[in-house]
Amino acid sequence: MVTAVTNTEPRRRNRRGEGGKLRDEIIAAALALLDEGGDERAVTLRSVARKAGIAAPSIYPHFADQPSIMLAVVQQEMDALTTVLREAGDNAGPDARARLFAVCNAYLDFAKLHPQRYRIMFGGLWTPSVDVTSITDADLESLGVEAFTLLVDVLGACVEEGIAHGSDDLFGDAVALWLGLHGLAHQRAVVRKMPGPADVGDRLITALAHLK
Amino acid sequence: MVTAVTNTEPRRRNRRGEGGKLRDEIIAAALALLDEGGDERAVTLRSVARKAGIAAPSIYPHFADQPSIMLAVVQQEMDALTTVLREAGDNAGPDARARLFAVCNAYLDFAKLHPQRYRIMFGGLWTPSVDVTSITDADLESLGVEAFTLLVDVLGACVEEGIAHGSDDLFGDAVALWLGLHGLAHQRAVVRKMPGPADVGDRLITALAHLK
DNA sequence: GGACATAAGCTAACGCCCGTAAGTTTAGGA
DNA sequence: TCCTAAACTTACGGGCGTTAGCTTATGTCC
Repeated sequence: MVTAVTNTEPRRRNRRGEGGKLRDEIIAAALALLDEGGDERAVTLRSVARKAGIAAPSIYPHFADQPSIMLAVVQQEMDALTTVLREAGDNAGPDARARLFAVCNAYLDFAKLHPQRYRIMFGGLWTPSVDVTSITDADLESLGVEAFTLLVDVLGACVEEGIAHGSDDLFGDAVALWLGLHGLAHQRAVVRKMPGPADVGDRLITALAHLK
Repeated sequence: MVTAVTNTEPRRRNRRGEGGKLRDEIIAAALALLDEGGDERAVTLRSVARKAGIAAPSIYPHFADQPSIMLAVVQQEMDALTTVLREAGDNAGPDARARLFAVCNAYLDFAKLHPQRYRIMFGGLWTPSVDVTSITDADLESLGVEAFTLLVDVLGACVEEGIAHGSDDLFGDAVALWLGLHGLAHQRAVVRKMPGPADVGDRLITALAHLK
């Protein structure tokens, strides 16, 4: 267990007007703890403060409570995921089928590369209960929409090009596709080793996108 | 928050030779806490003891530590799930397609009915880390196999009857099907309300089982 | 039917980490 | 110089897991 970072140099105080920088450092510290510890329970208010090299109460000017830190981490990583997916789609060229696979595989790769992050993003554990006033329902509902929209788009392109058997409900089809991806991504993020064939991802995509 | 059960009647001690009964009561208490609290973090060694109406140290003769309690709960619920799936299949009659849908929907219903239980069964959070000596890898790997075998069987029956396009890899197909079910089940167990069409479950089953 | 061995469970206590409140220090900039 | 943003120190109360040792009821055997 490597908890003691203990910067010998205590930490340079931010300049006036740059106090907000600490906010990002706190998020980064929480993310680092998550990646190392492999468990969201390792991310406590105090452990984050230790990791960031600050005193625990110094967090309060930036975050109302620990769940708020988690929300910030999740929001940041959702944006990162969106960027990854967008870039994967853009780099895949014009072919709709290739773009679909690129986006879906980028999604799966993200989960494989950052299992702990994926778990807090979609595992639904960091919301302690209904009674956390610092986090609104709107915060939660708006979380994945941008990334999901990307998926809807690439799937829609496949339908339009006649590559995929689209039903009349593109949104529903995209939900089903995402659920399949999520099932695999989540399971990989949870267990040490997934049984099953190596190409199970491609199988899911092919089946759920109704590719011809 | 209703934590105080506080049996006014403190609790009748078990008769000689029936000390093992407490083990089941502890599991039941943990399960109750899980269902009520909606969060596995509510299931601590002490809270379980309170719920069961015993002193905290009285757990130790029955369980090595808190993760062991969780493992027992998960094992019990896996058995319960297996039973549910088996009964659903048996009650569905001889038609292979009907049996497949019955088993799959029973799976989804279980998750919908007991979201918290589903989360600890498949959410992978209750294993604190690699260093829990009281739980072996064999414990973890053997967990879902029986229920999964049921799924393999009903899917295989569909292939044999020519209802489904089976590949040469039945196991792999079953894994893919389960991953889709799991994605939906897990998501339902995590978020308050799932967007998407109501029949998304049937869509997943139809697509992933390659039904004709 | 009373002694007594022992299974079943309890009380007390230790040390740890947690979240958070109150008041204080320090350094950047006008 | 001195204001004040930025961050610190100290401290409180509480929950946790776990250890050590004690109590009490139950079934047995004389």
